[in-house]
Amino acid sequence: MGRSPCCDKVGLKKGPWTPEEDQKLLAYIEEHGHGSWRALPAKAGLQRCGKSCRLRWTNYLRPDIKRGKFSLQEEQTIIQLHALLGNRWSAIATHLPKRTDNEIKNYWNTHLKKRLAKMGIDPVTHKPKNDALLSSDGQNKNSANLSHMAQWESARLEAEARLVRESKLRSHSFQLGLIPPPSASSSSVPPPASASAQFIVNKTSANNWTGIGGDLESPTSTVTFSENNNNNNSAPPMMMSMIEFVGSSGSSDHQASLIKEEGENNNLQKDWNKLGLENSLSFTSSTLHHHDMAISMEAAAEGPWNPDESFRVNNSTMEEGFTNLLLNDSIGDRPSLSDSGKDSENSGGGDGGDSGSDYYQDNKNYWNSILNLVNSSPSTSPMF
DNA sequence: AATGAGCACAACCGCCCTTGG
DNA sequence: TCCAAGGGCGGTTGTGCTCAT
Repeated sequence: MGRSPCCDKVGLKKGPWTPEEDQKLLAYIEEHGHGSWRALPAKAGLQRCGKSCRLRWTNYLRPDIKRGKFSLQEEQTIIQLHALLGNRWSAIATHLPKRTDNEIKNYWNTHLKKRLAKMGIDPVTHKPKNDALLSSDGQNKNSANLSHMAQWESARLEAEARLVRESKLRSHSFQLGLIPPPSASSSSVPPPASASAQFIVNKTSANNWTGIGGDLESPTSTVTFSENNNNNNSAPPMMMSMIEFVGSSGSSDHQASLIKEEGENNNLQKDWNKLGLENSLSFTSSTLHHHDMAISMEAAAEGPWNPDESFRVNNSTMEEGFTNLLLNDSIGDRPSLSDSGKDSENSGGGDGGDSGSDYYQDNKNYWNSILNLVNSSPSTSPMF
């Protein structure tokens, strides 16, 4: 479309940043904030284009960036979120505190993608590569359900990512003294986060939010423990790690009021409106219904989904599924190639007698673990 | 020791979306 | 409503390092 370049490239330096340049950029931003990126290089005395400065800052110099090896938990998160979101690195990054989208993308491309491929799992679809052979009507139906789930979660994550961005902006404005800090009375208002809309926010969690300027990590997707679960009343928190969703599909009023109650965050509602979720309740409802189906795997026996009933996901499935095969592979240095065949078989690629149901089961576990992850993810917002 | 392949990661490029005039 | 600027995002490239030969 012939957009003019973000800056005049003549005379501007490219390539690796020197420590001196880093220092200049850091010092300038610490003192003035970044303001307009385009104007920044001149003000900071850098022979760089504004975009380059922005990238250097966001991907490397920002103080809240964690560098170094990815933990197993982080690997798991990336794999699972990638299965759900695809190459939407920024959305994935919102669930990995202190990691940048660029870092995650690089790590995926250089490590995880290869590992998946090595194990005979298509890194794009996250299914065994011989999956095509397994297709049957039932499985296609299930795939459709999973696709709906993914769409819904994807939309939710988009909203969440946007809110994270907003909170970043707000935080930054505060740090520059542009907006007053939250008052003591309002500090119990949680940061804008989809958790407010999607989950019953644990009041304690909400109140524990330290606010901008305190602990910069803000919980967004807050897990609450089911109090009326008959079987788990006496279970310790870890054992009763059930994620409780709000049955928001019953009415838009329900959702709207929930948003008001939990955070009075009109922006959040706007986001949902923008995403067309509030006004497409049939979509939401049916998708949640599928969601529930996929989790309970009672695909054929469902009645009308009860909007009053929160549905719950058991976290134990986190231990299962393809992802853990991958992770185990990485932990134990198991011979992945030879095992991959086995794993693939066990995961549904095999030609055993009930491979179809195995596949079904593993698929269920896999997606359940993904959904668990997404819904229970701390999703801290890297402020700034 | 030299060298080439493979790997890891920082940085760049170009497209797209948002925003404000 | 249109348009341009700013910024975000995902894909790709460049560069330096490690290791095997």
